[in-house]
Order: sequence, then structure tokens, then C-alpha cells
Amino acid sequence: MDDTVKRVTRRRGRTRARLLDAAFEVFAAKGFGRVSIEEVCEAAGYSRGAFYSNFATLDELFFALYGERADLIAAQVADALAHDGPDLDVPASVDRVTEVLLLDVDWLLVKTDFLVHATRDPAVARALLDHRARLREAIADRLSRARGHTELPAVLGDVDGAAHAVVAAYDGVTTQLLLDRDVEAARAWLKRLLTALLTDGGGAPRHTTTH
Amino acid sequence: MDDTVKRVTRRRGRTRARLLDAAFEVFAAKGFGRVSIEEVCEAAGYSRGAFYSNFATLDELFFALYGERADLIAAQVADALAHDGPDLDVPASVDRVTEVLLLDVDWLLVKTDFLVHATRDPAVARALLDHRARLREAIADRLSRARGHTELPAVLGDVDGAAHAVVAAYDGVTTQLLLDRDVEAARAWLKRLLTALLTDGGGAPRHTTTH
DNA sequence: CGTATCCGATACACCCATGTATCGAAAGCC
DNA sequence: GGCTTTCGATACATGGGTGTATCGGATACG
Repeated sequence: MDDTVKRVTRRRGRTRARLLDAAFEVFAAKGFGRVSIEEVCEAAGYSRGAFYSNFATLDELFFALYGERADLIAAQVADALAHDGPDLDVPASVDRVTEVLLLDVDWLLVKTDFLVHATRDPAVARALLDHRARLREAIADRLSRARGHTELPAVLGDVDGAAHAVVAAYDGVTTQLLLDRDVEAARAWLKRLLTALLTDGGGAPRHTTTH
Repeated sequence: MDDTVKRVTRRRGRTRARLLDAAFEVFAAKGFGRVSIEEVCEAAGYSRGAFYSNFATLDELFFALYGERADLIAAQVADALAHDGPDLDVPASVDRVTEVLLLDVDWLLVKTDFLVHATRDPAVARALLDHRARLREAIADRLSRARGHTELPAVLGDVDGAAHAVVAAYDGVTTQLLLDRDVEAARAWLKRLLTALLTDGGGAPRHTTTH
């Protein structure tokens, strides 16, 4: 049917990938709002002709870039949650998901730029919401396997609500991380928040005043 | 001593304020990264001469704008937390602070732009961290008055840790709010998260599996 | 009310990014 | 290996934002 398929695709694919990689670095370093098409091309070692042959606008490139990396992250998270036993061990799962979610600060920088971008473009917002929905799904899936083993605080509602809370904690910790750039502290905080939210007391004795 | 004080300051103050107000609107609508000096001036009803007479760069205006509004918000929060009785009623405080924190979506938009801006400029980051510290302080102050009345989950550590968690929940809910623009849903979620974090069970019966 | 100072508007020159059109070269297909 | 198609580099035209210098009118002060 479609005889108009492109003949040359190998070189094109390489340059496209290189442009995306270069864009990621430049976006992380300077921020999407302060990056020009030329800068991306220069970082990738190409001329603007290559860019316009692959993308119509910087926004389009950013969109593609985010989609690619977001898929990767989603897969990593799902993988991290799938690779433990059939029964849920909350602290272990929390540890594992924390490692994956707070792995690369550059990604968080780019992701936040994308969030800002999404607040002004409904189509972009939908893509971001989709990504978040996939994340929540993976988490909810994992949590649902815990029913019968662990209790969830009632305020959060059902399993889906708990997944929502997990993502919110992730977002909250990310904000602070972007400002102080302390990945380890962020991981520790995320663990604390998640155990506080999911285990309804953290399994530790309550903190009471001493006077 | 300082005889070089300006003689004319009334008109200047007005135009400066108008420029800041106009910038707030334009930033909220289009995003800091996509706004030019000319646009701000046009929105304010001034020419570029007025701008360069008051600010050296758009960054400088943004910095001043944020500082002004952040002070306002901090005062509102402190006020909201101070105006109830000497004893802490957690749900009531949560309600009140939720109202104040999620009042104006435009402010959240601008604040997020400022966050992105801060991730690339250490001086800006310091200003934002300062604002956050003030917020946490007000919250910790309020929480410390609750000691002896309410217990806090141990995972969060001391009162300061709890304040940290409150801010994280706020940030997390904000992210979702920016995407779906549903203020009421965001308020509900923030309340749920805060009660889950602060009251260690939410005062409601636990959610247990039914099979 | 006169005057000195300040403020903001206008005009100018400059730079930089964008987008397009063209062309040589690389890559795939036979 | 020759031929066709595609890809990306170069050159050009354009627009738009920036920053500065200058000038007229507004404002405060005596």
C-alpha cells in the first residue's frame, strides 16, 4: 500500500538520536527556556539543516525527548517493583522504588522544565498526565498484591489513592532536591514519607512529648 | 550623610509596581521563558525606557517580583496559623492552611517558573530556600504548640521534620494541580495527605482487606 | 512660581535566532 | 558499481528583541 516509505533510515535515526541526546544535556544545563536550536545542533555536532530535517520546532523535539525518556523510566519502575517476590515487603519495595525514582538529577531538571512547559500547552499536559498515570498504575498494581498482608491508612482511600499519594510524595521531594541537589537526603526523605504514608505509623513507636 | 537620596520617588514607585503587576500576569499566562521585556512593558502600559530605568534585566524583575509575593504568602500563612486558639486543633489548622496555600493558581504557575529559574542560578535558589525555610518555621511553630495534645508519627522525626513533610506534601499536590487545574481536588488531596502524615492514622478506622 | 532634577518615551544600531531554498554528498537498491 | 533518493550543510533573507543615547515633560523643592 504505502509505497512512499523512506529508503534511507539508518543515518537519519542516528542523527535524530544524537540530537535528542545533545538536547537532553543542553536542556539540563541551561533550561529549556534558554536554549536555542543552534545550541542543540552545535552540541550534537550537526548544522541547523539536520535539525529542520528531523523536527519542525524545538517544542516538538522536547516532546519527543520527554516521551522517550519517560517510557524508559516507567519501565524501570515497573521492573523494580516486579522483581521482588509475590508477597509485598513494604520497606524493601520503598527502598527499591526510591533508588529508581531519584536516580538522575538531570532527568529531574528536564522533567520539571517539561512540567512548566505542560502548564501552557494542553497537549503536552496530556502526555505528562499519561506518564504519571502509568506510574501510578505500576505502583497500584504492586500495592494491590499486598492486600491481606498490610493495612493502609484509611484517609488515603483505596489502593489507587495510595498510589496517588506515593506520586505526590515523589513530586514533593523532587522540588526540594532540585534546590539543594542533595540526592541522598532526598532519598532518605522519600523513604520516610512513603513509610509514613503507607504503613500507618512506620512500624516504629510513636513520638510523644516528654514534658 | 547620604545626600544623594532621590528627590522624585512617588511616580517611580507607581511605575515599578505596575511593571511588577503586569509581569506577574504575563508570566502566569505565557511562562517566564517565553516573555520578552517588551511584552511586560506593553502589558503595563509603559515603554522600554521605563523598564530599563527601574530594572537592569528581566531576571532582576523576576527576582523582585517573587520576593514581594513570597513575603505576602508567608505572612498569610503565619496569620492563618496564628489566628486559632492556643491549643492545636489539627484538622482545623489543616483546613485553614490548605485554603491559604492553594489559593491562587497563577501564583503557583509563577512560583514553579521561579523554581526552574532557581535550579540554574544559585542566588535565586538561596532566595527560594529562604522562603521555604520561613514557611517551615511558621508551621513548626504551630506544631510545637501541639506537643502534649497530639502525637506525631515517629518516622518524621521531630517537629521540624514534620514541617518539612508538610511542605513536601504541598509541593507534591501543587505539581498535580498545575496539570489538571482542579483546585478543589488539590485541596482535598492536600488535606488527606496532611492528616495522614500528622495524625498517624487520620483518626479513622484502618482500611483492611475484605477477603 | 521658578527651577533643578528625575523619569520615561523615542529613535537608533546591533546582534542573534529563525526559517527557507539550494546543492553536494552519503546511503540504499538493483 | 551505477543510479536514484534522501539527508544534512551552506547561504541568504527576515524579524524581533536588546541595550543605549538623547530629549521633552513631569515632579518635587524652595
